[in-house]
Amino acid sequence: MDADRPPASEVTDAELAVLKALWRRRRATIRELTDELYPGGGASHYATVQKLLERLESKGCVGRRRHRRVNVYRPRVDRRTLIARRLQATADRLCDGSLAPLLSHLVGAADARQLSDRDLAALRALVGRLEEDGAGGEGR
Amino acid sequence: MDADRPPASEVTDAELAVLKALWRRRRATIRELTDELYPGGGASHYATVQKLLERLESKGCVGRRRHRRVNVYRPRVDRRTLIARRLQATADRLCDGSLAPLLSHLVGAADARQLSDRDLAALRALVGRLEEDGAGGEGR
DNA sequence: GGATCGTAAGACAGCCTGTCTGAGATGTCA
DNA sequence: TGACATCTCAGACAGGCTGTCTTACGATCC
Repeated sequence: MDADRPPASEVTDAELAVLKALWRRRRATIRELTDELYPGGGASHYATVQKLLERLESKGCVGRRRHRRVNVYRPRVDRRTLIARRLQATADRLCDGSLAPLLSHLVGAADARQLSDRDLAALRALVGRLEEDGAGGEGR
Repeated sequence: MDADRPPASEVTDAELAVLKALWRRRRATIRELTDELYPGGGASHYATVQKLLERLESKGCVGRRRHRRVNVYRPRVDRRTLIARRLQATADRLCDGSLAPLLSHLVGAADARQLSDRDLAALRALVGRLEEDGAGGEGR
């Protein structure tokens, strides 16, 4: 019983640009996206966006609904989901599926002050939660 | 004298298999790698490994030295470097370059006990350090 | 009825990836 | 010396992916 998660072959750069625009607006037509991504673009740019959306749809990243004869697209995955997929893919490729080495590296990067103050605050909050869990039972 | 780090276009699957074999042995000839990766493989597999090594070299991932007329290859990047590159690439694509969201996700995945005790300890230590530093200001 | 806008299907070139071929240099051994 | 094996180097090649673009067609509106 897999929650049909097609291995989601990576989202490409151009596709990602469309998806990001869709994240900003929560829904949009091809026309709206074309106007945003290719200001002053013509029919061919329109078709490009159309094709990218078609591929995003086949990857399960966007959905569409007809509204007055026009397709209205909306995202079906959010940024965090894409991050999670990519991190897991990285772990699978490089660490036999374990996420720990990735975390280990990021902790090192934090040392090198690659994190903003805001990032650090978020991290402190997360670790605070983690410490509570750690102190509590480890039943689950 | 630019530390010309070519953005290191991603290492592909087949290339990674060669690189992993090179990580295990610390150096190896094409012949040795071919025997390991394509047991009983013929001349064409030999050439495949050779081509993959050539591309890895152009990506700065392996180096070679002639030893008695034969090229001996050795890795020039380790697993952690590749992890770092990939995490940064993910951050660039999805998080405007910030590593924090990645860390955030991993910490979330962490209390699913994917982390070793050592990782947790490192994380706590990091936070401890951050709390100390946090009070004082830093250069940037 | 014609202009305008949207959909749908697919053609296309360029790149990447993995595989493979061939030519040439060098070393070994009978 | 000459046959043979082994290695290097250069490059061909097909298949897939990516981004772009063309065309055909249907609906809508004045």
